[in-house]
Amino acid sequence: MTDEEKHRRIVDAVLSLVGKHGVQWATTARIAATVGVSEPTLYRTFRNRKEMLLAAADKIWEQRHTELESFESSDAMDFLRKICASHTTGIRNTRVVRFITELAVSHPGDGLREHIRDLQFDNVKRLAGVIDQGKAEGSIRCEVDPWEVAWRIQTVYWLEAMARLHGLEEHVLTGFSSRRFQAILDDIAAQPPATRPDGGSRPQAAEPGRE
Amino acid sequence: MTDEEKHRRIVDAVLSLVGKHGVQWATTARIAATVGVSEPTLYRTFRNRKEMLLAAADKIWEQRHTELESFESSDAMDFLRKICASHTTGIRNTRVVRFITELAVSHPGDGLREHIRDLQFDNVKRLAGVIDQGKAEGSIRCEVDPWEVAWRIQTVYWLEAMARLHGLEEHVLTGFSSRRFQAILDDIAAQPPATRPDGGSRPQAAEPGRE
Amino acid sequence: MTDEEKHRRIVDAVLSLVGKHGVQWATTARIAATVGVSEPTLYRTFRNRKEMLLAAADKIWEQRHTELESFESSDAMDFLRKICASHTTGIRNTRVVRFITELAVSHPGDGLREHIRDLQFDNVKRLAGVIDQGKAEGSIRCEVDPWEVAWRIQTVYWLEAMARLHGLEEHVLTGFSSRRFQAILDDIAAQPPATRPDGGSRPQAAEPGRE
Amino acid sequence: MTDEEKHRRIVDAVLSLVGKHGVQWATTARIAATVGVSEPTLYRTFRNRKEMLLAAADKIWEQRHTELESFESSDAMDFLRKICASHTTGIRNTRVVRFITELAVSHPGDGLREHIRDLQFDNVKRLAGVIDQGKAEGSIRCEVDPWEVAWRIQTVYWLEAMARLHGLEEHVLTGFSSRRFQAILDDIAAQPPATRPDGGSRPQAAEPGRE
DNA sequence: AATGAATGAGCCTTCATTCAT
DNA sequence: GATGAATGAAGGCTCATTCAT
Repeated sequence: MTDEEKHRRIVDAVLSLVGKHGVQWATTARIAATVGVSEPTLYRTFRNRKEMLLAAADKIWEQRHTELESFESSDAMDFLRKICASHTTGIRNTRVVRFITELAVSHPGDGLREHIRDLQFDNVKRLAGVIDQGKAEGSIRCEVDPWEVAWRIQTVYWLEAMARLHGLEEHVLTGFSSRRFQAILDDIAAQPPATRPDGGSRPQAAEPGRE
Repeated sequence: MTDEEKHRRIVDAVLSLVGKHGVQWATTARIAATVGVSEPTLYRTFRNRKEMLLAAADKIWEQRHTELESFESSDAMDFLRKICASHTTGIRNTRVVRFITELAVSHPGDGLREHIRDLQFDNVKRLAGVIDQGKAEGSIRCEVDPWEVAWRIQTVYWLEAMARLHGLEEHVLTGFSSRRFQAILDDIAAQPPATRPDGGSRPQAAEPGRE
Repeated sequence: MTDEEKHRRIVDAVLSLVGKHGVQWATTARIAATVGVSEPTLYRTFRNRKEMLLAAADKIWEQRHTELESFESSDAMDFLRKICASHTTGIRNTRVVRFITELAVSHPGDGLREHIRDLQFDNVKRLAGVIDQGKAEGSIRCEVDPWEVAWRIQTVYWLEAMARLHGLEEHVLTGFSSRRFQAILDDIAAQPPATRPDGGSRPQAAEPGRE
Repeated sequence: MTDEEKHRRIVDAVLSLVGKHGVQWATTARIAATVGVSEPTLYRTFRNRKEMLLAAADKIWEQRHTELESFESSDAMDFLRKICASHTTGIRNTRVVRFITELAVSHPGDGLREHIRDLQFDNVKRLAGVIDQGKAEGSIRCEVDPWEVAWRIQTVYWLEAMARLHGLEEHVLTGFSSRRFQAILDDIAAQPPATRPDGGSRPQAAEPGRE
């Protein structure tokens, strides 16, 4: 078994355990048991538990990037629409959210928190770049502030994260978060829909978040 | 010392410790030391550590309710504006956010997670009630969906929570979250600002989140 | 059982274990087993293993001081003679030597080494004080350098320590170390023995160190 | 690569590691890494870690012998003077001392301790032989007891060992140990210095060990 | 002959919880 | 009613050694 394979199996074990019961649940003993090796064996691939957690964090982040980069789009606006279309399924399980959040919650100073923050910020930066590109292309309105919009998109991700985390999926993820995303797209699109005198979520309000 | 008093002192100790270094930091030994009693004494008031954490979560929530109820407002819209004005300072420290989030993250099945979820949902429900009331009063546009808006407001809270949690305050909390809140108010107010043909955050974009 | 009693029993266990197989042998598990308690119980009396080792070091040092202070002597020279008379039995077992030495050997930076060094230096300082006093009293020759002699005495202790440590007792401790001590006394005594044209160990050479 | 070569490289690695941070630092993993082979390979040359340590101890001892034998001397007294002249720089670093001492301290019954003892005793025996030879040559006084003096010399080595080990170099090694060695030479030389009515270290006392 | 891979045993330490007093 | 005392279980991690290849 190659080194990468070992790396992968450990990271998967970590993600599986964290997904089940949180970061605290991912003890070295359990990781080893999940992988099917003894504890010391883990330390042949990773220097310590923190490295395993960081590697797991990186993995889910990479998966996200891979997914985004798989979108073939004609222009930036099209790209964002595809993100919108996929995003609800993007954070498919609670695993990712809890993982990111727990790491962020972990005692500051361990470096874990800072690592996660950087990943998040990079994501927003990338989104801002896409929007800038859209403005250059003309698919996005020129007076739009790229960072403002990028953070709005990030906010939708966080919204979904928190909803899943708290077990509020049925209230938030069945339509609401998609409508939020759509509202952002409407705000920035170069050709706004003809008949939308006021923005917001009203047009979809026929399907309320609850009841 | 009455039972309530004991309860209160333990809960305060928990909140203080969690505020310092997270839920993990609030060990029974430290709680006891903070209160100034022996560890076994804690178990006279609470069945186990989980109960102490739950009680602390409840206390935080009650404080929030008390704060909201202290706002004297002429109508629902006014009430929401006051929330808006206060909210940035409301979650002034990371304590509340981290506490709620860490609890949500903890082992599901313990009941902690479900408890937190119920608290969050109650909050949204209450907001929806306020909006309904605003519609009845005429301060809020009649076609607004109360639940949709309530969730939007909750989203701003989560936005702030995540920002603080991840250490992204400078990017998110310096203007951005306020603008998000204001956009909601603009969307639902019965007397929309005269010149706003399209919604969203664009008018404030002169003060970008970054740069 | 009082706190002091617990302290004492743990320290005794440490000394016993170190005496048997060295500092490395004195693991927390074995200390606990020797005392007859569980491992965590040790941590109610000491903060960590290092503290236990330090306490043990202090104890043997105190025992030494107590022994020395028990000597009732007419003057400084008499005091030194009593030390000489008792010193062979003073370091009665290998325990003390090995303990001191192993601690000194332990990785520097732990503080253990420095602690031991200070104890050793204090001992020499005390001896130098005694010699100074002897000079004032007139029982010790006035041109003697107190520190030089103090270190010579300390050297005899170290000699015995090393002999025991290396299992060379039969060669060193049966007469040799006593003669060394006596030579020091002869060198510093105010009334040198009448017929000793040259110092050193020669007069006792009839009883060789070996054979 | 020949077997001897492998042996040598492993021993060198052990000595290097022990010199850095003590015997404990010389783990099999680190030895292998230092040599540049895998851990199991070590076990082709040595049965276990203990054997490696023993071999390293032997090497140190041989180096010392080689050094001593390199002294070209006209007679035994001259030889001892050269030892005296070189000894302060001889044990220049703590490596040898700590190594020997740590081994002596290690679990008795493993054979390590006995091995070290034999090495030490051989050293004294050799010194006694030198003195015997000196007596035959006439460079050393005939009434001198060879073993007594040999142990005195060994004592100076131990003195230096302990001083370095405890971090007391400044007090002991700056003059004091040299004066001790010189005193021995004075005591045994066939032509004692004209004006020395009483032996000992007094004449040098003008340069005290401290102050 | 060399090693990649693996691990049993052990290390020091922490924590929530119990129980006799 | 309060607590001093104690601990089982578990935590992350290291090490000397073995074995199939």
